Amino acid sequence: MRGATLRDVALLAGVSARTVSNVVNGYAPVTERTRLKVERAIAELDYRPNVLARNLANGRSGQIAVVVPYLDTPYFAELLQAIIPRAREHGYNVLVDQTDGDPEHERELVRRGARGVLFDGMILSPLGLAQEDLSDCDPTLPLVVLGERTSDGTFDHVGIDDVQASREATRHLIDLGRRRVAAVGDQPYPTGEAAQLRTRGYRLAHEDAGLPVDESLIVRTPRFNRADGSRAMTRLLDRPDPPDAAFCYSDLVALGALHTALDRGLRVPEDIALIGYDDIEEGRYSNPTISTVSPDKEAIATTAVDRLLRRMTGTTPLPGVEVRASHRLIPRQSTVGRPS
Amino acid sequence: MRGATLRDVALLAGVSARTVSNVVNGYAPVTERTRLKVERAIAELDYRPNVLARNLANGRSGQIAVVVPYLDTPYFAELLQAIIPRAREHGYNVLVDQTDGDPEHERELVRRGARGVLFDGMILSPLGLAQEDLSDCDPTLPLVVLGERTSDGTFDHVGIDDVQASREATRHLIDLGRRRVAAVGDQPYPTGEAAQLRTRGYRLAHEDAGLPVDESLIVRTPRFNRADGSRAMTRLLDRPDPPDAAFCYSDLVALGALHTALDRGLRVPEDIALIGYDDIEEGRYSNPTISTVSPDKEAIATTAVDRLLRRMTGTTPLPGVEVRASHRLIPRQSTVGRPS
DNA sequence: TTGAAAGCGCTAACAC
DNA sequence: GTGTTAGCGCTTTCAA
Repeated sequence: MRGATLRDVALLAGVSARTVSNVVNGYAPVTERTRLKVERAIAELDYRPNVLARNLANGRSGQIAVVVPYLDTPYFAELLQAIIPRAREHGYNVLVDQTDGDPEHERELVRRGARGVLFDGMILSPLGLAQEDLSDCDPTLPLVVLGERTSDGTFDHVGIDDVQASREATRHLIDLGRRRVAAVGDQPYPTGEAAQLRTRGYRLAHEDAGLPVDESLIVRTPRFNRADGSRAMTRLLDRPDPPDAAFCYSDLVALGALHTALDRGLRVPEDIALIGYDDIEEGRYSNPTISTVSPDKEAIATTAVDRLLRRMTGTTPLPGVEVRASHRLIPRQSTVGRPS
Repeated sequence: MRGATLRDVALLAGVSARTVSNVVNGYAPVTERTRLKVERAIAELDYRPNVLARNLANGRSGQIAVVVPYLDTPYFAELLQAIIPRAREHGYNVLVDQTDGDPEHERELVRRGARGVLFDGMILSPLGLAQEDLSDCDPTLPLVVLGERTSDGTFDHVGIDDVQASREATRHLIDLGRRRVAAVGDQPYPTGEAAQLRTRGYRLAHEDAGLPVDESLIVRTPRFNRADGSRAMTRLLDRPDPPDAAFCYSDLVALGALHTALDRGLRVPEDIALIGYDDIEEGRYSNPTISTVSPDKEAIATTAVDRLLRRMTGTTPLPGVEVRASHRLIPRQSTVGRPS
């Protein structure tokens, strides 16, 4: 038995479909009496509007897609956690897609656009996407990109000031007297824009302090996860002249590095100080706790959803804007040590 | 400019809508020549089928909802990470919903059913849902519930054998010579079914070993997160007779407990051994690493999706089945110590 | 304030 | 193998 339709309700209530629709959507004013009749019929038939039909008639799905590289990366999970309620507040459901860092998958999503898929707009946190890939995306797709990027002005960007944040993080280590500060996470290729911004901040901090940069202390990682951090730290510690501090491009990298450093019998921060990036909860419970750059995730989520809504509802195409959310440095045990 | 429609393509190609539809969906056999004509028209008009319309005509959305309490809980994130590719393989998109542990939200989802929403089936990992809540859910909603539960036979359950797994975890601690083993995470109320199964396993392990259970060592936590684990450990350590081991009902609880234990200057596992549950990646990188019960997440994801598909496509209502995925105990440093 | 009816764009039963 | 056409269930313009 299929569910009751609008028509069934109308018949039972002795009114037209139009009226039922009005009652359901609270649109046009309806007589109190009529409303009651209709509501009774709805209750009796256990009527629930068919969203599929409504979508077709409206030409919109009421869904937004949030696309992240990996769902099990805490930073993205925490971000999603913040985005979903914001979207729901505005009556949107969230379709979560993970690309597994597959550039092709990302590319296809932006190229295909919203037409042909089940969402009205998209918030994308790109990983393997170079700037140029974003340029040839369907311009009719309302799109907000997370993370700082050099924009081409067709869509919005929301992120923090990566260069400045990285500069502060590195400076924090230098201020503590460290002189051999490693940078862990560089990605000197087209899809590694975010990483490159952090490397730039790292360099600037050295300039600020009048210190030379030991290029060999800038190490690459293919991704920003624990295993990468662990491997990078192993390589660094195997050197004859290991670093006395490391600015890691994500908290996961820092946690992987921490794991390996402790495993090697080093003391953190005495022998090597570590600072991460993202402020995921895990870093507040590790031993030692991880110093980090904390982006304002709530602000990022709120802004991203707001911008997207504006793009979806707006009739005229908006110019792309760059929004910078705030961030702050949070020193914890991995740099300043434990209170004694 | 709205996108081209099927009709536009048909007109341009000089065929009927029916034929275009056939070409697009690869249904009925189409002459090579006709296909080419149609494909050319499609390319020229940059035609993309309108999913909304297709959904209405088909009566299905091609989406399944996966509902978890918290997205930023690593266990759920990892599970989702496994579920999404499985769903996609079968042509389904995944709509992720987080309930924030709000029982009302969960209840409404199951009661409302698939009619009136944008998904064809649902995989639910309930938190604040008592057994009875599931009983009065819309029977037309294809539903698979994650986590072990006493089923009422109307839908499928996929989980591991919690009692047995907990028994093994506790036994592991007892085998190591611990005699004051705490259980951290009990929830002795209707919505705490999962927790209660673990407590049962904990008791059984004591019975097996002929040991008495010190009821005061069974401590409750409202949720299974780091903060709860930390608080619980604080309480346990404040006792005059603290435990020498703890079976934690999740890895997060164990990690929170670990944090506090180390903070207090205890040695783990020498002074207190800890074992968790879920085998999240974080536990493989903590210091010390966390022993745990590892559920076969891939199997859970695959089974859940398979069962759901069967329910969605099947015409006759299937009886609910209980599926037990496998699990194994993984001893790590938090119980057996570091290799010296 | 309410009714009648024309779509929204696609699918598929039914003819040819 | 291809065309015709009637829905899918809701929204909404236009009249009344």
